[in-house]
Amino acid sequence: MPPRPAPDLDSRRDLIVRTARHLAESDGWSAVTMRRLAGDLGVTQPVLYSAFPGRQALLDAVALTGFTDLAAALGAADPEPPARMRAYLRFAAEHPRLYEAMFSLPSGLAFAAEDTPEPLRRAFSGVRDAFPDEDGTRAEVAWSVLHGLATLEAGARLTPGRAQARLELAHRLLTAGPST
Amino acid sequence: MPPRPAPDLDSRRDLIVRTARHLAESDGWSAVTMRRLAGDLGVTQPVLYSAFPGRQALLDAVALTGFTDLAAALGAADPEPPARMRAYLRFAAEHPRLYEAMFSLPSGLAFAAEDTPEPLRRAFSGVRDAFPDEDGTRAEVAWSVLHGLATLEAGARLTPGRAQARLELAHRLLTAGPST
DNA sequence: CAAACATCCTAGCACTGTTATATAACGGTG
DNA sequence: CACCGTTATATAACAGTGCTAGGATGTTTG
Repeated sequence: MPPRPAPDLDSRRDLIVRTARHLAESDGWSAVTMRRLAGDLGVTQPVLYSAFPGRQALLDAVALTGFTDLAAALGAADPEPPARMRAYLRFAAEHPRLYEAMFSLPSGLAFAAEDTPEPLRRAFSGVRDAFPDEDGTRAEVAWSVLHGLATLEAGARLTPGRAQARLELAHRLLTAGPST
Repeated sequence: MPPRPAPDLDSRRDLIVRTARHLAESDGWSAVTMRRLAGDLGVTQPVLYSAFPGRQALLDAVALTGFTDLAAALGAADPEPPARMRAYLRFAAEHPRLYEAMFSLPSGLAFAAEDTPEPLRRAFSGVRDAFPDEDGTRAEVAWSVLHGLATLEAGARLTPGRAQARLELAHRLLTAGPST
């Protein structure tokens, strides 16, 4: 059996990440084991370790692609607050496991630090641009609302069917007075 | 070796939950294994299964005590919004792992459903009472802000040192106009 | 052609949650 | 007092986890 013609590392990493993401979205993160993942890819576990140092690094890589996609989704939306907010919540609702990897699962991704990866910065910019203010406090609060709504709704902890009303109220509050 | 004089089930469950909570708060949830937990308690693993059907049920029980405590912390605070908000965020900051079990970890706890446990209801009431409105939309948004701030701050994803400013802004926005 | 290299798979380690089995102590009955 | 069943415990095992060393296979280079 000839060993398959090793593709370069980047595209291999990409394939692994995509498969992991797909597997998580369909069966949950607990189903994303190295063995299962390797099986779905048609290889054995050690191959995964030649692409990533361990499972955590793989999850971080998946989360990173999530931030890239989120940044893209926000960037594609109208810069007006309501559109951006809708885009954020839609992204979280459409990719619940991915969003989980980005925010809920233990992660080694630095954030408000110097070595914050570019995608994270861009994703936050997508929120900040819609809620500009002098020092970024408003943007951080806006992000908190969105994140809170996204996670609580994902956990079925808010009244279903009132999502629209919550979004409208949140928008109204955030864009009401110029603060201070 | 005489078997110790089995305490009744409730107090035994309570002891296990307290130990698990303590262990998580000091070493993280990944360190809370059935073996380690049993070791800390001076018993063997199967004993834990006589008190809880499995690890998940144990974590749920821990989370439940968290909601009880959160409800108490909110109830003990001034009913005025800023005090309640401060109490909520302080609770999350002082018990990060517990808060994690309550909201971030996979959980079997029903919420916006019929069989929502009492402590969960009471905890949410602690937020709702500070932000009353006709249908509860405002309370849900308020809760989302608080939860978003709590988790993003716990993950070091917001600028440190601006927590006070964020809280003040969030309060101002939530109590600004009577909405609609 | 032969040596060196890269890649992969097999097999295994230490650990996890969970469960079946066996042992020891207690409480009540003859 | 002797017996027995219940109960609570510990021992040991199972399947599955993340991860890693060693050997076998193919490809490429001297």
